Amino acid sequence: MENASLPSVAGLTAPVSTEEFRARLAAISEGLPKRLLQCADFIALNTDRIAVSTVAELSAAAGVQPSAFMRFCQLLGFSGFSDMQRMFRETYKQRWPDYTTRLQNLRAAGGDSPSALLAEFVEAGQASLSALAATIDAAQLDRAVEALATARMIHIIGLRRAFPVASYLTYAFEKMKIPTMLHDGVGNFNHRHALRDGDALIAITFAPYTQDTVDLARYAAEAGHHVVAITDALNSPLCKVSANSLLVSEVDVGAFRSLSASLALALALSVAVGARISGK
Amino acid sequence: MENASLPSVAGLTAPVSTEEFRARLAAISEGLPKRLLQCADFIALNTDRIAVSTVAELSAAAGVQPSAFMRFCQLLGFSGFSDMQRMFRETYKQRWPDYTTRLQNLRAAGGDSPSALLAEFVEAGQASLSALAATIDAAQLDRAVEALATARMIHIIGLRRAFPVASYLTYAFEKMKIPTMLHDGVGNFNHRHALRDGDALIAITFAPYTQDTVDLARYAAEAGHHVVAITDALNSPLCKVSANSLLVSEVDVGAFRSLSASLALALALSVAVGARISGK
DNA sequence: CTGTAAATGGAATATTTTTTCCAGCTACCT
DNA sequence: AGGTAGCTGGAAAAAATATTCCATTTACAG
Repeated sequence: MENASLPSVAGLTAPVSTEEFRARLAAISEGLPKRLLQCADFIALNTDRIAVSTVAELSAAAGVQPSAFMRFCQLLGFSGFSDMQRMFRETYKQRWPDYTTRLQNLRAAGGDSPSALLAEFVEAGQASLSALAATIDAAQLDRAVEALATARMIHIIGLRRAFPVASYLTYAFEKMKIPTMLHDGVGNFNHRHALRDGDALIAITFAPYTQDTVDLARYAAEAGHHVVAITDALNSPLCKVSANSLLVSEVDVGAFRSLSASLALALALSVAVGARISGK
Repeated sequence: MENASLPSVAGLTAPVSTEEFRARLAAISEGLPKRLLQCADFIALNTDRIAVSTVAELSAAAGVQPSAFMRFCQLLGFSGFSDMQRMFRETYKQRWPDYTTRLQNLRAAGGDSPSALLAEFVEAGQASLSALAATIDAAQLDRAVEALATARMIHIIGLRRAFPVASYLTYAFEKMKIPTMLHDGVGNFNHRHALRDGDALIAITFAPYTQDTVDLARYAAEAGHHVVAITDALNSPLCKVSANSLLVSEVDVGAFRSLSASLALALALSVAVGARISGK
């Protein structure tokens, strides 16, 4: 039985996915009374807790009474809190079919069996990606895209551990027919003079930083080229050279570090540049 | 108040982390009566559901009575189901600080803004890693490690989109001082004759498959070398050539595909080989 | 100011969920 | 075969949780 007597502001059907939920939340968030606004703000920042908390916990955390929280749920189109929670529990179960479990099984295979190692690296990769999403500086990213999209040609350097990232960027730009040059060090030629007016450079290096990469970045910056740095910390030498740095730190497993986050960033960067160029 | 009257088989303290939980589960799983064994088996495969389900749901899914499930919880050292659930809810809250939310915020920035794209790729990477963990064939992985660890030298080929994976494998082996040769196609030299008795080959290619990679893999297989294939589907030409294939499929965003899972696999493979060589 | 409608807090009630308890059953030992 | 210890199912009691209701407060228009 829908609560027909309530003048439900936001429509009658309840969201059935987290996307719909967020849309609804955004839609009703304007002009809400104080307590309901508190609920909305709190939930916007803690959506994920709904599945595993009680109204009492959530309302306390949001600083309102349970009854206020209740009204909030109804405003969103649910019949009540339980209804809303049901939706989140369902989507949780679907998203984690049995992945967590499977990971644990792999790991259970033992200390450094290949499967256990794989489980470690998968988890590290997940964590790195999460961290990337949580820490990326959107403004820096926008600037990088803008600069690269307007560059005459894009030069890329990344050696040793950063080389896979550099080569992947090169591949992605090539596929989008964007003029690109990878400074890969083959034959130990020095290609710095290939940097012409209007060109930009993407320089990639992680600790322990590669001297050649830093050198080229410094040279390019001093010659007035825009340098986009992809590196791992604010005290990286690249940050001193370039004003446009994208920071990405990978979670390591023992002495080893994957590149999941760096590659996700690289791909996003290249696709954004491609879209920016062809889009307008 | 702990239930002092019950002869708790597994000790008196409740697990406080999922690791401890799993250890405890494994420890008590032998010689359990029928119903409790059903519980154990079901939970081993569905650990993640505990946080978002009721005893009724779980016990029904496991095919036992709620009371049986209750006894099972106590056997694990918890005072009851709620106690156990509490632990899982806590760890859930800690693991997802606000990452989901943050991702949604990035995406909310709009259609193909750089931030939104990044969010897409982060999610795709996460999904790919999950899928890898869920589908990897542990036996094939073990065989690959064994073969590579006993090889005289490891040859690696991966071109175009697979090149970052190939170069990362090369880097990892180099760091562990394992004799390796990357067939990178520089200068279009043909290095197939560098394959000597006792050598092994890692061949990597994803659809659309690269002819040169398939060719080298076929040549190596016919010459009696062990060929480890890293590819994306059972109908890949590499699977016809090599009996030792590791399948990894990446989730794509539009026309673009990241390499998170492939790199995690590559890294696990190389570290496992390194451990296997130096460990014994 | 005053009246009215909306918003709020808190406690009472309803519902769901967990936990206990015990009678009957099963399997095993002697 | 009989006895016993432990296992099992189900239902009843207890606890936790959600939901409703209404008296009071607040905001605002006239």
